[in-house]
Amino acid sequence: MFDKSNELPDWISRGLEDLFPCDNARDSDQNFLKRLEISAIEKKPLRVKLGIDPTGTDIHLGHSILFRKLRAFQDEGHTAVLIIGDFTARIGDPTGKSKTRIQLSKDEVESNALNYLEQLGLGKNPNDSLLDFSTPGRLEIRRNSEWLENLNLTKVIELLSNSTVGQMLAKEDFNNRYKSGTPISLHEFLYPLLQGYDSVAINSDLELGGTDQKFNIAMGRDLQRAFRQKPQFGMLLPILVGLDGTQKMSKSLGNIVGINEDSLSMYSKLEKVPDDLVFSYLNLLTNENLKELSSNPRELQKFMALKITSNFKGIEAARKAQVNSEKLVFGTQEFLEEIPEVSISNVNFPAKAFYLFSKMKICSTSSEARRQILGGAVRIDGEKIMDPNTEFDTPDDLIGKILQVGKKKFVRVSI
RNA sequence: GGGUCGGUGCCCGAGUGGUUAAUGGGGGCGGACUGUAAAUCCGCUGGCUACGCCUACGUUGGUUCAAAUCCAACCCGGCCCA
Repeated sequence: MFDKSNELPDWISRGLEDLFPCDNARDSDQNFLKRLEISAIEKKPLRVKLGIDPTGTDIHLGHSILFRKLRAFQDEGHTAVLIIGDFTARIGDPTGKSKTRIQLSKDEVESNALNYLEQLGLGKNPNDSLLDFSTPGRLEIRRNSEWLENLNLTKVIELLSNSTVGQMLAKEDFNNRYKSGTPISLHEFLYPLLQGYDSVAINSDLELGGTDQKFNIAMGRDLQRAFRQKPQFGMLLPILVGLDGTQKMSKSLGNIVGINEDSLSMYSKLEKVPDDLVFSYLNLLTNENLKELSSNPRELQKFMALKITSNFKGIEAARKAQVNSEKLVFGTQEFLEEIPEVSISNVNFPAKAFYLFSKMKICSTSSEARRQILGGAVRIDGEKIMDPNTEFDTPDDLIGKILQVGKKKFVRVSI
């Protein structure tokens, strides 16, 4: 964790991994506190940049760390400048090579972006959302196509001349890929430069990012200097470890908690996070006092799950989720009101069990349903069925009953 | 552009004419166990109203009774050389 934080206020230092540059000099290019001070004196809020990539559409807890920090700045009166990387998204991130590179159309990017903003709280009361969309002067939303689309080659070459191949190859992920013989497309070298140029375009004072963004943020600083701007500061926040306890939280790794998930699934995922993650989740995703925590690991997990869930869903929903989750764990499913209802109307009768479970969308495929049944995971109203070919002649015997797969998936049959 | 090696299921990686839906590992999912989990043990891991049918080993064609395995062209990548 950041070790020079003793002088920084808590709302800044909490969860901070790095703040750079960090000199004792009383120079507002080198010392962030000094920059803050000047901003206060001149009554000019800082412009705090955060870039988002409108490719994936689900915001998860990992992203939320950055938004929480951004929000903290908003609440202190500064201006959040949210940059939607619509231009870069349209070109397509080539990182996952052998896969067909996804080229997003303008429309797709726009709808992703809108979806993103809604998740962040567009149109919602600031108290119920990640960002404050409504207080005047606290948020600026920009699309980088605004300035990148019309960059001409002259300008591009000028940008390129600010960096060297050596610098690029020194960057950790490029370096790893280079060494391991994984392809690096030339235009990938352009990414850090374009991102850096975003900082110039919006005249950023501070950029937030995950620790993997250090290079790109530093590039912004260099470019700003080249364009005679006051260089921005970089504030790095940790990459959240995912539910598996080892890898970073990311959708492709399937270890995420999405902020759009319902409270029960959010809570139940969180309450079984590996023990040694619990503290960092509390640190990064809540404002709880970390000095007064229970020493019982199970209690701590539940506490953390409750707090985080209530951050997103409200305390009431979180409490309910906790109660329901306990019932799940102990196998008592009397919380009938909570079970989602699924209509049986598109099932043709007579229906065999495996067909029923796939048609009701509890299992993703009929083969999957078959396997689950054979594996002893399937119950109807608490009664285990073992034969995938069990036949139901009419929907009447099923309506109102509870179909269960495994310990977590329940569905109540409706007409 | 030339040489060379290679592209296999979610990932890694065997297989080089025929019980091959394709060994093994990872991951995932289920079951047992437990403080939920982890660890451990066991099972499953292409699709389909299914004891059968369909689709799969970069792409497209070809040779064969038969191909992921042989041939050709093409596409994509690594390395070496220019």
